[in-house]
Amino acid sequence: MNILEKITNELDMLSKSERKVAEVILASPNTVIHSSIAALAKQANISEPTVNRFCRRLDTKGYPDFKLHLAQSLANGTPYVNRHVDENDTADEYTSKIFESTMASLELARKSLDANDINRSVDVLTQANKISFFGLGASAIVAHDAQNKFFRFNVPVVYFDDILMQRMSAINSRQGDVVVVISHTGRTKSLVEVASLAKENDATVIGITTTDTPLAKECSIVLSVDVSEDTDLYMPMSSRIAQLALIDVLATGFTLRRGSKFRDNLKKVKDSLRSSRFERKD
Amino acid sequence: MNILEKITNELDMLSKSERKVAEVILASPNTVIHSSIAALAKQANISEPTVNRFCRRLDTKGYPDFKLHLAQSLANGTPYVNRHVDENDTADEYTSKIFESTMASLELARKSLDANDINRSVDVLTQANKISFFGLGASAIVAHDAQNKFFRFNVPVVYFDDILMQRMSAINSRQGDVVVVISHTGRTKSLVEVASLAKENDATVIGITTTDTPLAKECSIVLSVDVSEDTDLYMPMSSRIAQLALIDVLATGFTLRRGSKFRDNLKKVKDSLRSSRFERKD
DNA sequence: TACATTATGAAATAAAATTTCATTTTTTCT
DNA sequence: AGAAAAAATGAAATTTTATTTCATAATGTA
Repeated sequence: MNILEKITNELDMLSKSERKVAEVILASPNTVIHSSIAALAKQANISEPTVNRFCRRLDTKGYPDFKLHLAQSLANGTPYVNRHVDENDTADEYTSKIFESTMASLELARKSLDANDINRSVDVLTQANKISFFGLGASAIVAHDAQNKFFRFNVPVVYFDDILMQRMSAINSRQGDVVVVISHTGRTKSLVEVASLAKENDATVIGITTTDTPLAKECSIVLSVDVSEDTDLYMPMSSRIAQLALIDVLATGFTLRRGSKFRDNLKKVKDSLRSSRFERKD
Repeated sequence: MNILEKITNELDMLSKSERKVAEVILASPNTVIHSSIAALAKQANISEPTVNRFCRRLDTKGYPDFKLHLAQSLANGTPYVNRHVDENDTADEYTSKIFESTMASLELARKSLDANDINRSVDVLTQANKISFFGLGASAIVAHDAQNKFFRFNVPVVYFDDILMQRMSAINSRQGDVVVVISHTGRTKSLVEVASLAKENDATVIGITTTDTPLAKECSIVLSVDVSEDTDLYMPMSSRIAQLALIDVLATGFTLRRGSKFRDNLKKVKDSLRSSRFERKD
């Protein structure tokens, strides 16, 4: 439980003066943990009891207890937050911002995922006769990557990033087939149709998408990957990375389910690549 | 610097009474952070000033400051680290492990990147006549994604995940062309050769790879993405995600360099997709 | 043993946090 | 709009907590 997030979340439950306190804290939490209640009150231009009430409202026992929570939140590394790239950022600045935003998104995505749904997905994937991954645009590369991974498991797997091929494949699907449809927005018409077609043909449809979208409604299992996509630069960024991490999770679940003997098989696949590489000297 | 470790280290520099305090703290640090100096003194059967002196000896400003440090040390129990998936992990466990490992890798990768090299890369990319992205296996999807992004910039861009096409393309490259070669290991023979061919033909070769690899040696600019790939399951995981984040960085640098007018153009590309989507109701 | 050094705690002081309560501001209801 | 109720706020008092001071005790040293 990160108290900084909590402050952000409850910002509009707070009174005007309490909000002033919140703002001062959010602006420089690292200063606050070394300030007395009097110093903080002065900084925020409000009285000491207000600070105290603010702390209580956040379910802490008082100001010292609040500082403890704050210190702990800060200790957990820099809390990754979605920081927006600015026109005048140096290379170093925008690099840091993008990496941090990406990490923040992964954290968010992880929270939106439900272990039960993952379990069910792994279930149906391990029992599938055939697995298809569909995506368009940025999600196409996620489908591509999924094929790459599941291919190693020696199961029939295909991926399509072409609307027509997806449609045809969906129409030809049958019971026992698993169709994984990937879309961040969950609103791409043709993909929603493909999901619906596959379902009509009795395939199990797993959706990797945002909660409560038209696509989600068509799926047998929804793996919710909720990230706040930074659309400042009009390019999908964090969404596809969170989706890829989820593919890793599914692939891992798959191998764990199949047992250790199966993992020896994976090693063989990997070893077969060795001759195409330059040897390591160390 | 973890204060619990520090206490352990300095245990024999302490006086008899101070050591009593240390022992109480080490025994149940989680209780101590919620105790007053009086409570702790009583617990250790010594006086309050002794506790205070103990705190100062550990280079803290006093008891409250000491508690702050202690709280932070306790919170730091879960920084993002590469945790290995275990045979008996539940879905929830391996999901968390994979997401956390991914975040840890991103942190590592970010550290290995050099802002200067990124700047130079953005320089040559913005001035390129033609940009090619080459990758194989897991890195192929990174090249694929890069094409997806740079395509929006309305510059000639191609991607190949096929050895022969890569070779042909490299041989036909010329001055002013930029070839981006992506490989985590940096040891894939055919890719190293492609890099070398492109360089011989006066193209600028940017390598997205690990420091000090055969591939790195053939490149005009090396963007080091050092991650400790978890090879337990014999599948590339974090490496490709770190590479994708780097692609985001390059694409962002590109748009920033091109200025605000150019960004309007990106918005148009995005808007053109609208009709293919279901409308949002909210 | 006598002296110096260090360690310790009782009591005094200082600092910090909390509570109480009167005043102000905002909301709700005619 | 205006009165009544409710909520928010801060000044001052109180309480709690931490620190300093200083006298005494313990420990080491010649």
